[in-house]
Amino acid sequence: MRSRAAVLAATLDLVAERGIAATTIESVAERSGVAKTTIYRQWADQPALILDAIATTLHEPPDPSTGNLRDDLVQLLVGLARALHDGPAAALMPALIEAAERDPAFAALHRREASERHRVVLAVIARGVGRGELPPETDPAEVLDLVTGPLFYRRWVSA
Amino acid sequence: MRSRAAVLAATLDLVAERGIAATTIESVAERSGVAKTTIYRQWADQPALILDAIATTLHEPPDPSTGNLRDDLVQLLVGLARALHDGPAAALMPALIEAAERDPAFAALHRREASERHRVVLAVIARGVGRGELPPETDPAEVLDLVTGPLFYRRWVSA
DNA sequence: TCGTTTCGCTACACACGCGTAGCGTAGACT
DNA sequence: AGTCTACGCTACGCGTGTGTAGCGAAACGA
Repeated sequence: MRSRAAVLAATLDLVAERGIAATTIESVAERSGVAKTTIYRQWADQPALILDAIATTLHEPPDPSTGNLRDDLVQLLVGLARALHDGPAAALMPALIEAAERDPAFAALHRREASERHRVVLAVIARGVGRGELPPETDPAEVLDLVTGPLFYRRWVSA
Repeated sequence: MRSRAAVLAATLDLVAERGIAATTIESVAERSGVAKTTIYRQWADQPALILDAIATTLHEPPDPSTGNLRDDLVQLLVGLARALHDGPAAALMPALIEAAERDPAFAALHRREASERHRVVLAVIARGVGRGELPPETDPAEVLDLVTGPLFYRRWVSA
């Protein structure tokens, strides 16, 4: 298990650099300096390794809790905008979305990771509704799409 | 050149089904019923074929021109929402975005296709500004991100 | 210290896709 | 009729990745 961290790090590197399909176990072995046979001892195949690597990387954002909906959202969205350009998510996200479109295992991971990231945002919005900063009939999930969608769109479509 | 249409159709099929990387020239030959050598006679390599196939498929949406900004936008966005679920763009878009992240040729195609699709939307918004339906200092590109972003986000991230 | 686990390395058979060469044939054009 | 172009087909050599077996060495834990 000493090799685990090195392998996962190399895997993320390569996925970000070349995409999921081109991240072969052989290339991970070379990049990580870990023998190919050692990798096969810990992971069944390429998808298993990549799923593991991605799952170990994406984290939930911290809850701002400024006491004010607008400030909470600004803080969350600025953090998100930064992550979309610098963080590991920057290169991982489109690869994960693309894989999720075709492989059920990646789809499940994608949903799980997304709902984790959404938890904080939804809580922030719900608090805002509770404080009367938004109408009581507001659906937090709709607000979430409205505020985060444009950031994604600008990052990956309109430039 | 009689084979061209069959090859391009099979290519789009396979890209939508398995992704860009897995769409080999050999699989296109099998799916299309066109000999592998014939494909190599018309396209230099796999990227060239896929770029050609994608470029031949994505079209500009029609300009609604209802005379009213809100109705124009609703019509455009309903059309977009439909295209994101049924049309060929549904499976093509994430593959194209992912490829654009790494391959400059795909990035150029992505930008070109996006700006074509945006042209109509930007015109609609600019007309709205001209009619005083939006403040004169409005940036149409910002409005575009705000209205289309959530659709993309809902399609590929939240549910 | 001694045993157990983890790892590295070589070697291998296998499958797949690439890209090309060479030859033959059907259809279109004149 | 003859010519020319587009196409099909077989057969390659080559590279690369898969996944496994077998053996030895190094690091770890009690």
